[in-house]
Amino acid sequence: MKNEEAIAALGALAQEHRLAVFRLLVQAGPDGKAAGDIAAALDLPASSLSFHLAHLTRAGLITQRRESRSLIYSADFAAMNGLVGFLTENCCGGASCAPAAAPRKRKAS
Amino acid sequence: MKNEEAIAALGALAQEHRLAVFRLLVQAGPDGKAAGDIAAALDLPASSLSFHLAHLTRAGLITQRRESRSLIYSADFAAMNGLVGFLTENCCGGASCAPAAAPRKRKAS
DNA sequence: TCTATATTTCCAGTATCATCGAAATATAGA
DNA sequence: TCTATATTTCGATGATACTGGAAATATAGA
Repeated sequence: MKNEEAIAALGALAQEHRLAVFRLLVQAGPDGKAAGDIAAALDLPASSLSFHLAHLTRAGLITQRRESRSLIYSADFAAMNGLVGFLTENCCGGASCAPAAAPRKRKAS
Repeated sequence: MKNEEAIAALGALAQEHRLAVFRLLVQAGPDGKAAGDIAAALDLPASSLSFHLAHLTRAGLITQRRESRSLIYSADFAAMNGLVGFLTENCCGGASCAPAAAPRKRKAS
């Protein structure tokens, strides 16, 4: 992942509604969710949601496919993992310092 | 990690110079780096860097300690891991779908 | 106290972003 | 073709962010 891609992805996620959309899609898995369903789940006006979906798509974090009259969005898991890897890259100069990217561990405080 | 914390962290990282600072500190490890050294490494004016360091600190991503005349900044690795966990939380509804947060694997395309 | 070093705060100018109603577009079925 | 559903584009407004020089603050040593 290149710097600019990472900035685009982080910028896309750094917004209340977009972060909620992305997390919803991450949890929904590869099947994704229709725009209308997302709007209903998050209680967002259609035009606002559309703006945010476009933003996330431009950033490469989600993808779109049409299914009849609905547009289905799903998280791009490769992009997600790429971003995570980018942030933790060469952590502590390569020396294993800490669980660089621990798969959820119930908030190790 | 709460929603607002994640948004603050993502927003802090969604900027060219701040992302560079954070990655530099991640790679520097717990010893951290003095503000002046960071400015030199990234070729940034002191006032701009100070602005970005304050932003990252406010977001909880880095910490500050004084050492004589220098202020040493270091990455907060717990916060970093918390953010990563937050993004990948309940990925695919809990079903193991993909390496949710694979420790760097040389960009599995 | 005086001087040098390290860093931050202040400020103004410019640019970018979020919001959401209304209108436009795309698809489907009768 | 006509109507209904699903979603996007347009547009104006208000808010927030980045930049970097100059001045202020903090620490150290002689």
